[in-house]
Amino acid sequence: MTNADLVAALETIARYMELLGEDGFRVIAHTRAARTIEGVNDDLVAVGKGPDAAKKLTELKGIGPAIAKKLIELSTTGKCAELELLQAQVPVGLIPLLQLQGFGPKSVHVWWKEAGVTDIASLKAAVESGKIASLPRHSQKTVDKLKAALESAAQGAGRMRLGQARRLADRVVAQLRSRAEVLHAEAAGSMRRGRDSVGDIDIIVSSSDPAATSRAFTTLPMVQSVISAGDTRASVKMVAVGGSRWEKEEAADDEHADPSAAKGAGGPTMQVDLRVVPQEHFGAAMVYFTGSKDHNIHLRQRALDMGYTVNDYGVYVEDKADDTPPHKRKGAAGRPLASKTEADIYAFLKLPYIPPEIREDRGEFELKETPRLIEVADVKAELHAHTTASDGGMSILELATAAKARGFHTIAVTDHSQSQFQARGLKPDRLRDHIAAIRSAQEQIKGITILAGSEVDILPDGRLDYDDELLAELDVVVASPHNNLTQNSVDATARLVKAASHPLVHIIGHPTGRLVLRRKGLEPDMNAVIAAAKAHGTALEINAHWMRLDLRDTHVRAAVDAGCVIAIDCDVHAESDFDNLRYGVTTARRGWVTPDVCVNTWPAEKLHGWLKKKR
DNA sequence: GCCGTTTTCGGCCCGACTGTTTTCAGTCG
Repeated sequence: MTNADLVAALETIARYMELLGEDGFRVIAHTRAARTIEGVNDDLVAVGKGPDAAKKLTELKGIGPAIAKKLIELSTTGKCAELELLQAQVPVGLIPLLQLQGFGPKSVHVWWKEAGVTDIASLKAAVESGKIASLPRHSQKTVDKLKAALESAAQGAGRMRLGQARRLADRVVAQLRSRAEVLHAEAAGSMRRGRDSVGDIDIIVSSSDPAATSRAFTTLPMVQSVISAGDTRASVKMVAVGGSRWEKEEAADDEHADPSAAKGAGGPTMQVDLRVVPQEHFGAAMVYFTGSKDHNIHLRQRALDMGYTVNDYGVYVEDKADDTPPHKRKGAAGRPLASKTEADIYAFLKLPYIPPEIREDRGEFELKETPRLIEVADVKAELHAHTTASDGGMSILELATAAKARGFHTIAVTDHSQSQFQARGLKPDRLRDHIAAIRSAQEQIKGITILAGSEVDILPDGRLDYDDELLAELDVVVASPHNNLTQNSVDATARLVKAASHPLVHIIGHPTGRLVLRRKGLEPDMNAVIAAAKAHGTALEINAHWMRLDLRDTHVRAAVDAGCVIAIDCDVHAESDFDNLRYGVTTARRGWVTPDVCVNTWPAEKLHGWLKKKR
């Protein structure tokens, strides 16, 4: 039983209640409590078993006495009577039906009660037999929509990783901006916030000819199918662009891969939504479609407390007597008090400008000024890179030249250690030769420092893959877990704490080994790992590859709050991997990282001094 | 089911779009 299990239990309760048609506010309450738990790093199962559990749990936002009781029951017994009662009433096969595009709990409820549908198979049968078409409010058009939704679900259209979504969004935005009538075009949504995976892409545009822009959008070459299309909004499915080493590997081994993708059509499909707004409302729309649900609710509530109301057109005076949407009111009442830029909106509500990445309702409303979060341009060193000596594609000199071209003052060569035989990990004598080769490369290039390092495996019991004598010869040691990534939480914690406490280790690389949407990785007590890292001056890495983004955002935030130092590294294998820095920085920003706590931003002297302290 | 410098009861973010309707329910973001 972990926090994730508590989240799953609350989500399941909420879904069952929806299907039964229970009070929507109870559904929302359970869902919000689940969101809260997702953002917590403390082990709530341990809290639930411990003293004063109810009191401690109800201190969390959105958790009251009733949900606290369920959490305690789950923590202590692993079961929840209410959940079991719900399970007895509702067929479990109905839950996946809630994911069908364009259909929700009310529809599923009708299918279940009126047509005997209990899962995907019986739904398909009911569609084929005409049973669905005979239900009230189910015309042929609705049935066609349902068939399309079933088709799409079968193809596994789901979430997409940040790096894949970003590339697609950049292309869409560039094509829209190239049109004469388009004044502004930006991607918003969870992708702009930098979530590690996204369920769709939102594009906000202001245009002098909305209808033409919307038409152009729905006929872009990447469009696979059009879901809906109007003058002010349109939704399509697009095919992602492929190409990286991870994607090729994925296409080969993913049994759920879309067959059309395997034929070279590109990557997975993704829903892309377009909104066209008048230019004077662009900022309001960006705020509205960027903030998380919780951020937007908080913002709205704050406005209401001040006597205003916020929608996607701007901030307006709240008028309870008039139920016309404020932007449609006549005269001065219909004019927004702030709407043009995002900064205008926040300033009007007496808030500093809040960077997109932290619009999650995790404390940003208490900020007195805009924090100076880390930016890509602050990064001046790469401390995790591979060469042809192990599994990289560049020589030492090629790597150093590429890093220098990026404006870096330092590049660390950190090839794999001996246990990584499949990645041509270096045996001790090969590593000693490699160190000599790095020293000699340094003599051939000026303007950048080449550090001799290693990405040393953290073995399952926490020991390292080289002995201390050899590690001491290296300028920088990145210690990373690569195998036994399914070991239990207690062992994982001991493993990482031991590595972070090692006097010769500078950085813990991709600490959990998770792969976004693919592998959970280790699930250690992260607070214990952070405490060990802090105590021994060891940096925790944010691996910038969009497949990893490990540490993840919530762990970064906990590490920063605890006073830990952070490294952001591209884990370079090919020159293009340097371009992934933006994703690492975005993840850092989500964790409220300022430049001073990130070792990669430090001037050469300070960085080299920090490394030498461990020698 | 949660929550409170206008509330311990009565609210809970809100508008657009779609399809099925003849005034609105459901879904989405």
